[in-house]
Amino acid sequence: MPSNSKPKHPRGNLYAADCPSRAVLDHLTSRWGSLVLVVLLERKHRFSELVRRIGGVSEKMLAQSLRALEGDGFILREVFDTKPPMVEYSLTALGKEAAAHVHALTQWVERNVSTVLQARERF
Amino acid sequence: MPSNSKPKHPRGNLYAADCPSRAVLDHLTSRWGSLVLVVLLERKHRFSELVRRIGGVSEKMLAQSLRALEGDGFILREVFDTKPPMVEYSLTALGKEAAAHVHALTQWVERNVSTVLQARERF
DNA sequence: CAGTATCCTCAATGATACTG
DNA sequence: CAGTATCATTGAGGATACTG
Repeated sequence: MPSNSKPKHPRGNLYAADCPSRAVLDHLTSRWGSLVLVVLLERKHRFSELVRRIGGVSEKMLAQSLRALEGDGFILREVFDTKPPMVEYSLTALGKEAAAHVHALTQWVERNVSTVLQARERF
Repeated sequence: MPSNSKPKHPRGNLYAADCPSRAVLDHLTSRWGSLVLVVLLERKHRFSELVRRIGGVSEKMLAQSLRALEGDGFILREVFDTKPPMVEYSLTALGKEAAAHVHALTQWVERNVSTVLQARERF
């Protein structure tokens, strides 16, 4: 029986303008989203911890990035009914996989930034 | 002699708001830049080939993305004085390293997009 | 072919103030 | 603490026309 049936888990195609994989990649590589993923790869963090660790991020943008990543199933949001209130953000299994790739890229950038700056001077 | 000298190639710090590594990461993960890198990992391409392969990109944004990546030393731009004119874009050694990480991420996204879409429905 | 120049629009981002 | 609401800004991005 040759496979003329459709695959159960169709692969995305980032070259297609209308493929939803575009939005997923955008969330993972967004300005603040990528940094959030890398920080959470280390350990779970509270909202205010994330604000302090990620230099320059506003609460608004952080909350927005967190919700996008939570919606995609990359991040777990746990609310504790204490006072003052506490919310902890951590990576799901899916999020850890994605974050590992993002982390590899961010590490590479941090190691090679001076090489890039030298290239810019010659440009 | 303990190292009280400064490192020759200081490491970037993406958590610092003013670190230039932020801009480098932005170029590599930008909407069109990331797709350009992955396409060029396959082989060198002409400008019009890139336009056709990357669905939805405008000439303006493609040119802008290419210049940013060229400026960072990731892409080599070769102009051939023929008629009609021909310009070929390829990855530098540095660009191949960066693109490999981006490619790993894009591949992961394409393979897992359906899982993400299911997570979104539950959200 | 491989772009650049110009105009235009809107969504992303930031600043500030406020709330449960 | 962990956000939301509102307003203001601006830069990304698209459409169109034009050029070497």
